[in-house]
Amino acid sequence: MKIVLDILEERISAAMASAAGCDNCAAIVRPSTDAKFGDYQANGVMGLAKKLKTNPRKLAEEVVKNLDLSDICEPLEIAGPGFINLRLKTDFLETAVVEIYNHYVQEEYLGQVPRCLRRFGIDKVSNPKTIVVDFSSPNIAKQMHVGHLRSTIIGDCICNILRFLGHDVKPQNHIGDWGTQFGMLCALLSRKRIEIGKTGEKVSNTIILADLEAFYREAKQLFDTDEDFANEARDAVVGLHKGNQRWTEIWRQIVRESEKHHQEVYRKLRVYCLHDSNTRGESAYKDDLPGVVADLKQKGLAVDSDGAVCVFPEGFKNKEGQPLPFIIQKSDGAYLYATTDLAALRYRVNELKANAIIYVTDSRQKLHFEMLFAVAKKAGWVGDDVELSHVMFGSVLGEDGTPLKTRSGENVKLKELLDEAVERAKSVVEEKNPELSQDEKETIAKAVGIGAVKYADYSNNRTSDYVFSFDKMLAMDGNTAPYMQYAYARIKSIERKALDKDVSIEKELENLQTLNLTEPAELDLAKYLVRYGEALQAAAADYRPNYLTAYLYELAQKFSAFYTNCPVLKAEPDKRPTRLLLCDLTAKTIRHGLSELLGIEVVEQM
RNA sequence: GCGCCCGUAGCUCAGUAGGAUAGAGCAUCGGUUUCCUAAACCGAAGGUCAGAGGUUCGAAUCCUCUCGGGCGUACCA
Repeated sequence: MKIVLDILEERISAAMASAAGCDNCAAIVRPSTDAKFGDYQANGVMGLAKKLKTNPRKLAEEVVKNLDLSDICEPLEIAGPGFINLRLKTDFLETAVVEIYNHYVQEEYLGQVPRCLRRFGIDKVSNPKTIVVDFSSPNIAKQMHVGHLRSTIIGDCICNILRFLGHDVKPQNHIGDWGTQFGMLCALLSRKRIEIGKTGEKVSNTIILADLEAFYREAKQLFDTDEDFANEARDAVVGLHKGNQRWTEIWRQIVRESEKHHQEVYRKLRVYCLHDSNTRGESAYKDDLPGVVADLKQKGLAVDSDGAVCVFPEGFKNKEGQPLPFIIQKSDGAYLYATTDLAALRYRVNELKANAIIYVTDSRQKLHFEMLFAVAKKAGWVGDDVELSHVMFGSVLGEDGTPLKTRSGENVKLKELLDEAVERAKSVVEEKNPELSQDEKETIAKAVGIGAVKYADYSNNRTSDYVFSFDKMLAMDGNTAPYMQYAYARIKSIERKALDKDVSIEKELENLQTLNLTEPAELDLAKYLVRYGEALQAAAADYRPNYLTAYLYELAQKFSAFYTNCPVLKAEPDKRPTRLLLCDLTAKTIRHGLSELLGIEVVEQM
């Protein structure tokens, strides 16, 4: 099934083309700004009239004459300076909603179609692309902290939505697993194993790396105070670069242990698409770096400047107004993230065959990516057919308006943050629903706590900073995870009650061909249910999860209105199937958006 | 200095190619539980879209300037 907005766009655009006698007309169909104008409005006529220098209202009349939407809409109205107002026919809606529902249920019956792949009658894109999404990218030997939250979950959500729409998505976890700091970490680990070995204890990396952060700090401190250690660390760096087996082995162990930690956090966050096969950290490109520099030099793009090797892409200036360098090799010969990013970009275009590469990082790196893209294009490593995007986001702030830190000024550990969210959610559950079993409370607390953190992040415009507040994200009112989860749980409650009352939902909906929509709240909900695809398209087009949360929130609100106004189980026999279906499709849509796309768990009761 | 992002209700924020009378939530005030979960619903009030010009049928949205904030700006990522 095509989404309604697209059908309207297509047909009206065609009518405009024949009325105006030129192609490439855009109807610009949008949801109406006000319900009194109908459900959708076409805004394109006015722009076209301007281009043709004709009267917009007259043109609108011509367009309407050429247009037959009687299968979908009530008679069209021309309003204001030349809007075409569209109102969906109730009988169209009545069959469309059932069709979407049956489509979903069919996939359920056919089995084997995992929930995340159910389509809600939404067509896949006609031109699927291979899209690389670079996100999360934590550092080895450090715990993930709040700074990794946004990249990880926004990236994950973008992957889910793009995949749902039919693209071939290739996540890439570009972990920070290479650099001079790993020399000292290897040296420390080596030393610890020797010490532990002496005492006769069994040497286990898990013990040594139990607290990655402490491990990292200890190495740094030793490096500054212990001459012998500093030398060992330098040896280790050299050894690592040469591929020396001893150091490489130790480094691998550090990487492995760190990955365990990352996976633990990903599991907590319900981020499932990052694993070994798409983790390609900085180390994966280490052998390509000399080639990157050599190639850019050979092309005449890279030049020596103050001892460093730089590319000077056009249009970038430094403080003094001089050309700004993109440094690809330091004066001491070391490479930088610019070099690695170039190597990674080349790999993604050449090996992963990317048509688009999306980098999900904070907005402070904007300049870096602008320069990276400019250099890659100049070098001819990406053609015009490859779309490069920096999907940036703002900072997570504390209540004081500065980037979130602990009282002692350290980064807030992601694991601890999530654990606290679950704890807080637990006490809310305790208070609201004390009669639930301990197990149920745990499950709900996990879903609500983690969901609250993620939902709060998603529901903000990603480009702006936001203030992190447990109280706000765990509030039951407003656009929050608990509100959404509650809406879902209420529907599930109705379905449980139906069983008690011997109402078989399956039977009532089995051969349903159409609905019987009469109440305003029913119509309102039905109209909104058919717009799920629209919301996903909008969210994907700009890589903005908040469009999806906004849709889900409004859906839940419309459901609530329906819920208070329209009894379901007590409804007359001619109304009950309609209402049961509206309930179930709402639940399925919320579950899909929340659980499959945003990675937020739903609960059957709360 | 220059560049980028931003400034929308008391507070936190939406606003999807420039569309009609700018929307939510919180807080405030008022109402709704013999009725499927009140963790809910309904209503009221609240605005010079930072300010000033401009572009046009039409601007929170595009352009110019001013003010205010954040970030970035050569060897960290």
